[in-house]
Amino acid sequence: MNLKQMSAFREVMLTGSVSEAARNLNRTQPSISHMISGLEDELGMRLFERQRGRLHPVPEAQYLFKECTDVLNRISSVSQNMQRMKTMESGELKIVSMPGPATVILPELICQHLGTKPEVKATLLSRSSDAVQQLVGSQQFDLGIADHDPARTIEASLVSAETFFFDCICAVPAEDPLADLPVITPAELSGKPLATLFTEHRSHILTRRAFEAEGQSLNVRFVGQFFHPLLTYVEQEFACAIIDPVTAESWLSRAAQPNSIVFRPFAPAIEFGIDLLTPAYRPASLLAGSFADRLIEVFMKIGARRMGQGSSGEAVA
Amino acid sequence: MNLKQMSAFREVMLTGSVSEAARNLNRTQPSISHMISGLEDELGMRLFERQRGRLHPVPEAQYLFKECTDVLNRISSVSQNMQRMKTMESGELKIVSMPGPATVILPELICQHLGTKPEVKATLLSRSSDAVQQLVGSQQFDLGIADHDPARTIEASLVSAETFFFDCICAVPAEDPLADLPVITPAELSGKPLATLFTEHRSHILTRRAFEAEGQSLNVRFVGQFFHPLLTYVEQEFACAIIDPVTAESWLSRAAQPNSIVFRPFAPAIEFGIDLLTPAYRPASLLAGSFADRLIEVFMKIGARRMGQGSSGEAVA
DNA sequence: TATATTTATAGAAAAAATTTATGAGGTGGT
DNA sequence: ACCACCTCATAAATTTTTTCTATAAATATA
Repeated sequence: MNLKQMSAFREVMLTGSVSEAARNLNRTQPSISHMISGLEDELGMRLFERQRGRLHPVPEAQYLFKECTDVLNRISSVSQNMQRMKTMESGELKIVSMPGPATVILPELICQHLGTKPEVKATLLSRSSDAVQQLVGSQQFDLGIADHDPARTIEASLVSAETFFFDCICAVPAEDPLADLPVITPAELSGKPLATLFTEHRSHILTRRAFEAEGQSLNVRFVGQFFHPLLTYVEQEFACAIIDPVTAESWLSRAAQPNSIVFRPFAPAIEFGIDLLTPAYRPASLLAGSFADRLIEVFMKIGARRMGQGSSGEAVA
Repeated sequence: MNLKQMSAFREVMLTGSVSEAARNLNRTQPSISHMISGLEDELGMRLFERQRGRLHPVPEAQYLFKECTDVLNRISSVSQNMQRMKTMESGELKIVSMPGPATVILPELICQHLGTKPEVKATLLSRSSDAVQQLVGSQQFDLGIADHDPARTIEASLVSAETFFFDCICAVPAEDPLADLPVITPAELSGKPLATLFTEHRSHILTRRAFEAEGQSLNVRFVGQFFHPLLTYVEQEFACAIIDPVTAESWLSRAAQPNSIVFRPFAPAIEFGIDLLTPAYRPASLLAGSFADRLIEVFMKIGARRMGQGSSGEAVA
């Protein structure tokens, strides 16, 4: 049994005539006739009684007709669905991220990306960077976003990573005199209250190291788990903060009073890396691929330096 | 899309290799390779990423795989069913029934029916009511007899059902004073030992409800799986029983001492339904059709109320 | 009866599937 | 580094399947 036979058979059942079926299917009558007799031979039974030049379906043909109809409909809907997946009008986008980007910037990007595609579903999970790698490695997610930590070894056999390096920038209250400086250094911040991440975080360590290298005093007044909340302390003029530019960008685009904080370059450079993880050996879905492109575009606009790593450099390209 | 492409694709997904798929399908590797690329061209998208000489399915391929698997399975079962339907024609009467009627009444009727046709074979299987529907639906049997259970949904696409409703009757020992009454009610049976089916059975539930409604005490002394054995308790004067009239009829026609039990109407009516199932789309063979007629005749004689249901009312007519 | 219909069949032509032969690329062992 | 042995893709030749043309037989219709 093949689809040609099945659709010929269906058409004959619908029209009650080989000739009519042939016209509807843009074939010649002998072609359809041949299909039907081929099907009959294959099944080893008559599907139609030939009476006075006409075809009359036997009872068993009714059963076959229903099945053929179902199968053919199913296949045509599969084709349609594949087309929609191709144009990304359908499908699923599964992302797992560390908590920072998961709160604002990723939901925002996902909304932009899915804008006019009601059929597309999106999943965004917020997990620790270690868990992100684990989940992407288990092939359950299309894309993972994690803190880059040189201490963490990428399981290259399971995920591909591409790292984007940023230089952290300094957030100061707009009213603060520091806001007038083009670049901010430990000397300017010496003794001033700062808001930073917890002491184990790489950005905290690098900040402390920078202050120590220049012999300046580091006054950590506020400690948080993510960058974003630190900006509230800055906004309220309680502290300055050295944060990553991705968070700064999302704050600028979202805050009620974007003018209340100014962002200035910080020297020496405090490098902050974000890993984009994709499942190894499992090509990105079209949807995930173009989403990664969009995310990378945002990163590059903010001034990221790109650096492939893991099993394959162009995995997220 | 055609079936060759689909089964090639399925095999590649299953084996993860074009070469292996080719071996399994008894084709050469280039043949499968060609099928896959043809499918990709047709859909206008890659189904596999070619990395290091291997194929890695894109996520969209997973969807296609599931659909292909379903469709191919469906088609192969259609072929099988057509083969079965073919052999079911003519010379064989295939019946599957719930255990009750299968023990006495059906064999009896089959004997009557085949009386003068030595070349006709008969199969009678005894299965649970659920299994009966399944087997008739798979087009392997001409006729199914099952308990009617309003909770069970008839797969109208696969079987047609006609239901016959009976009012249960009360079996009492001939020597029992109750035997003189024209109608028996819960009041008369209050506290008297009864033999019934297991507590989950619809007839048991309805009996219990009738007793409760009249505030009479129900004393179930014997429990069985089928109606017929219950009559032994009645015959031995250990209990009364509320049973279906079909079983009563077959007992009357078969028992060594039919006078040892008398059957009386029971009030309030306890309804008991039997489904006659026939394969949909396959009108019964002459043999099966006339057998069903004979069975229906017996049912009507016993006082059945007929009620069509399922996909086509006159399916068993 | 003459004229459309219908379906079936034979043979030629076209299309599709399959095979053989081959090449390019990757893996693993020595 | 080299070799044997994998992988998949491609091209050309071959086989199989499908479709077409032409035609015949049967039936319905005017």
